[in-house]
Amino acid sequence: MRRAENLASQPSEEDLQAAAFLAKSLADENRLRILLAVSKGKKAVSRIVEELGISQPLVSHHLKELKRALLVTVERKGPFVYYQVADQRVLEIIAGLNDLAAGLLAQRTRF
Amino acid sequence: MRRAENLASQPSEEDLQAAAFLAKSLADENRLRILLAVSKGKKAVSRIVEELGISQPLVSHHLKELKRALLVTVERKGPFVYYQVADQRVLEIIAGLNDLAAGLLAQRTRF
DNA sequence: TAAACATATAAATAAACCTTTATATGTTTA
DNA sequence: TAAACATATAAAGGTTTATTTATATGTTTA
Repeated sequence: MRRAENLASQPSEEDLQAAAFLAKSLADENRLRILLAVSKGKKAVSRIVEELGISQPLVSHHLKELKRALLVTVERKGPFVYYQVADQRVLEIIAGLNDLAAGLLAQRTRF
Repeated sequence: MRRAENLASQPSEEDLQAAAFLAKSLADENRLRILLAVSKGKKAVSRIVEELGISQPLVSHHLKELKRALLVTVERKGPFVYYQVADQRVLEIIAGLNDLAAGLLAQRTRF
């Protein structure tokens, strides 16, 4: 019996539109860094800005994109706006991408 | 002890470049369909073209992209060129994207 | 209310990308 | 060798996207 974490339905050859859309959201290094930054709890925009060294308008822009993809949730508290990862599964996917990239490069350079 | 399939190193806040690059390769519905088409063994370009109903130059173009990302391997046999998925892990990632998309939408419409 | 601060939005630019149409390259067969 | 077939490449068009700079909106504090 498979464990719950591994439950992954074989995608039918259609409706890959949503998967492609999500992949597009992950297809930017800055967005990945932002996702990891807000993966362990709420974090204000200014905090992300200083931690990552990305300009404030650019962080806001990418957060808007991540929100559009439903990958982050937003919460306003006074003048601060806190963002956090909406579903932890995205972190496993990012880790998977990272591992796969390393594996592919290892195979590549092995010949 | 974690099972091998779940071995996924926590990505460090840097070097997410490779992961972003891979995500970009998955950020197109046609490429996802092509990947699934060549996931169970070698398949010639013409076969992919007729199975998916995508034009031959477009299939060739996307295959070139997938090859650049090391996601498929190529093998020539006479006039035919066979492609297949280079690493099965990409299928788990696609399945994960699919599941996550479904989950996010379910949460979304639940409120 | 004015100043200071946090965040969002807009405009503009340049680069990247998907797709189509047309053509080239390479391989087999008649 | 010419024709037919399989695949790749090139050029072109239109759209999307990442980033910067400038400014607007919204909230707190003096």
